[in-house]
Amino acid sequence: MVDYSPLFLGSSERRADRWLGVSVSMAGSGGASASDAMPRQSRRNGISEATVARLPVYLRVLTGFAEGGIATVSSEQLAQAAGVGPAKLRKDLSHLGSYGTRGVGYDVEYLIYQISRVLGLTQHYSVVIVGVGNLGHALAGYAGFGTRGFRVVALVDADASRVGETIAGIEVRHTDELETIIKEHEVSIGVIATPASAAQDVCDRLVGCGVTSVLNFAPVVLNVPEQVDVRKVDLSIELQILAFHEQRKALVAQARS
Amino acid sequence: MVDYSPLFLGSSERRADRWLGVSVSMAGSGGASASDAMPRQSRRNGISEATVARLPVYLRVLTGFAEGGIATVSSEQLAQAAGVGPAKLRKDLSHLGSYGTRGVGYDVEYLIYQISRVLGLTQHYSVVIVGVGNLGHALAGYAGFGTRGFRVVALVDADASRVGETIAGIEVRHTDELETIIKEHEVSIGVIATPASAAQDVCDRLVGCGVTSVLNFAPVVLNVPEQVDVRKVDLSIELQILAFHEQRKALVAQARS
DNA sequence: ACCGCTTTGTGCACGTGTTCACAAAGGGTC
DNA sequence: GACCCTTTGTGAACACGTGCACAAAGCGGT
Repeated sequence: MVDYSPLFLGSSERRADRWLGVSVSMAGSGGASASDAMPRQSRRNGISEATVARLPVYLRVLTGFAEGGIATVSSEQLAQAAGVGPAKLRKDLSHLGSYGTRGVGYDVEYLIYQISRVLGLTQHYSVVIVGVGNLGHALAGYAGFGTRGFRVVALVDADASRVGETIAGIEVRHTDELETIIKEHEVSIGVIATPASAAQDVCDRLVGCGVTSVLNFAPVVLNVPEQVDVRKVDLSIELQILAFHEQRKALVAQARS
Repeated sequence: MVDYSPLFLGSSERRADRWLGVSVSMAGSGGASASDAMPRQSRRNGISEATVARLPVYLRVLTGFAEGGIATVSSEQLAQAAGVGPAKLRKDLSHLGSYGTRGVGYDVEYLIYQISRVLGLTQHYSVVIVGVGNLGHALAGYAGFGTRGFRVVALVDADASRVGETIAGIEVRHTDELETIIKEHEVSIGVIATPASAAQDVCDRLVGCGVTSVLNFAPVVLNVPEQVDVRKVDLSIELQILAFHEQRKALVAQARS
């Protein structure tokens, strides 16, 4: 039910001349792959994982500014709004080129365009969601999918009684059709919202069909080949991390008394 | 599921010896004293954030092993199952004490207990979920809440038409009652599953009532005082990170041809 | 009691990410 | 154009997390 209204720029492609091919290359990402990434950083000018993780935040904040009619921001303002330090922000942005005017700041629309480019949001990605439980339901209705180049082409579930149902305008199809759907729509991103017991199996099938990016909501460590990126979203892990800090704060408070 | 009660599960008597004989190994950080009551250990917790983020994973894997009747694991096995390197795992575990037997490995039950204790899961946490949309619905039904010391004491929504409804055995109450509920149940963790526009406001109210840990699902950067911990789960950020890597892989493939 | 095998715990080196501080660069003004 | 003011971009120091390699420690067999 998260209402997200992120309107994808639509800014013109002017000044595209300043876009030089950024040769991106990085070692494996923070997925839960069995083999931890190691040595090779074949070409330099790779944008670090930490930076990539922050770019979407900057993008969102910038979008808000653009909607508010703000044309220019300084690193100070942008950093403040994004919740990071100004120096870090400038260094992050510097990794994707020298877009910005000294003494002035950054042009909002232009920066939106550049970040979108670097993140690959100027392209289109087909997404399939596997598992139509409460969570799958919520994900299907999530506005974030519809925007910025992501399109949910299918919902898939193993429960035959759910097949045919329509959720958020998308028809539910049976798991057996997974392979067909992926090939048909050239799905590149798979979202796993199944019970833990089914996750690895589903993941294997996705990977077997050529899906190279997986977003995993199931509480398991997925085993995938090297070239596949897995990102996991795990509620109970987040809770446990909060619990740790909660305890730490309680102990400190206790010690003070 | 996991019984992390501070009781001895005595399959072997030697464990009790070690339990009491826990030696202080880390510089300055006295591991817990023999009593599990966690006394005045005002000593700084030398556990790094990165390690804390991995402990829940280890805990989950260990739980699986315990259910499978496995009594002992080596760092090799555990690391494999958790998707990390063996050295990293050993270093992580070493930060919470020297629990493990050279030449043998770690006692599964005992390690479960220790990790649970360090994470603060031996205590009880009351949780309130704000926002009963699709996502709030899914969260309420999420089994991860029910286990390991987390209890959802209330669902809250601004929409009066939803009030009174019962979801996953929990009654939905109106946002106006938020302050009452928090005080009444001593809520320490707040989950924000509202639209982005309401998130900061809800957060302020939570913090105002003394909540010091927030799990935020709304796509906004929350502004909170120093002592409050916020963790955010953001679907569209995850997608955009995947998009980046997807593009990277496409570029590499293209360059190869 | 000794020996050899296995596995932990950790010092050290390395790579990555963050912060600081400042020179270079642009715009505005006269 | 010369001057001043603002803000970027970045080198260099620093902090932190990771991986390697090995000595210390336990166990079982003889």
